[in-house]
Amino acid sequence: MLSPTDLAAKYRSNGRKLTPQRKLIFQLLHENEMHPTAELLFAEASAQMPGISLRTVYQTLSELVEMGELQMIDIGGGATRFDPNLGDHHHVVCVDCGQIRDVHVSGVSALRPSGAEDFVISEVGVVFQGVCSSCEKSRVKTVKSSRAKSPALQAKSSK
Amino acid sequence: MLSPTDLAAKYRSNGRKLTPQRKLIFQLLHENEMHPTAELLFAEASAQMPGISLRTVYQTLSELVEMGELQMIDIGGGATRFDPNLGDHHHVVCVDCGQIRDVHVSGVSALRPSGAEDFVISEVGVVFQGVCSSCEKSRVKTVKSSRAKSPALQAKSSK
DNA sequence: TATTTGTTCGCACGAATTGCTAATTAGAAA
DNA sequence: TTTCTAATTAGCAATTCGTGCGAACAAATA
Ligand SMILES: [Mn+2]
Ligand SMILES: [Mn+2]
Ligand SMILES: [Zn+2]
Ligand SMILES: [Zn+2]
Repeated sequence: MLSPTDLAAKYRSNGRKLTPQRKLIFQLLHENEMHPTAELLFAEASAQMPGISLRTVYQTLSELVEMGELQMIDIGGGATRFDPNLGDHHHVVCVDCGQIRDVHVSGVSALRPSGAEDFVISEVGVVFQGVCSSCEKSRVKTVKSSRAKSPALQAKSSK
Repeated sequence: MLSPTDLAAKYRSNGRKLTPQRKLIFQLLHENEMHPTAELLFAEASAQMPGISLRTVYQTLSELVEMGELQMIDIGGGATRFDPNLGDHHHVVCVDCGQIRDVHVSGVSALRPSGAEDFVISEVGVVFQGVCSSCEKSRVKTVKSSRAKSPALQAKSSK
């Protein structure tokens, strides 16, 4: 994670300014391991900076992605999730509660796709799908629902 | 791919009816290797069955997913793509034109995620990102655009 | 101080998908 | 074959997740 000084430098080198809003959002991103959505970050930011605009949150996130300081994660049909972890890692998703967790996987760079010989590959992502232990428990009683309804692994768990 | 009879049986066994709309959409899905979107399928279906509703296309696709006859692919921020190929395979995505192609990858089942010990994993997906040969060519001249603008790998290439 | 450049924020707009329901239809039963 | 009815379709409203735009602000520069 960039230090405040380095963050300022990064912004400057991109012809941009490090504003209070940007500083806050960057900080919130790095305090959060949950791969938050823009809305979630907006809620958190609003608590510390009443009046901040959702538009600004979206804007700031896009900029960070553009500057290579943030990763977008598009899994499932819900809102885009953001990941400040730029290191080499992958993800597990709970199909029940939508939680996304970082995982490390060795051997990924050795994977060779046959059928894409004419592509210049730049990145490889691995996504594991499953059920987290927490959801596994509360699944025992739900045996009767034969037609499971997990259409879009919502990120909005408690609401 | 299910035969017409088997498809009818599948629907029946799910307490559902095989309507002309469903039959057509299923057929179109299996004629298309491009991992089409709902809108694309709607356009194709409309050509053969004027008046068919986009709502019905969405509905039918959801049902097929629920019945396990269709896969949803959520890559990038655009529309959901659908994949009738239920076999063991993965995908390459061209970050430029958004095309998605099937690839086979060996060794995937051997991948072990560290950090997800409390998950019961049910599926593993690998996505390769890159540039297809076609896009690679038409990229030569576009050197001046330092700030590339590939925000959401559009599925709508020619329109 | 005056000017230029970059930022925030509210609001309208857009794309993708779902909710609702009246009218229609497939297909089992008679 | 006709009847009957649960299932289905179609269409339009509503939702969700963002983006485009421009006026008001703020910071840097001259
Ligand atoms: Mn991550
Ligand atoms: Mn496929
Ligand atoms: Zn869970
Ligand atoms: Zn391409």
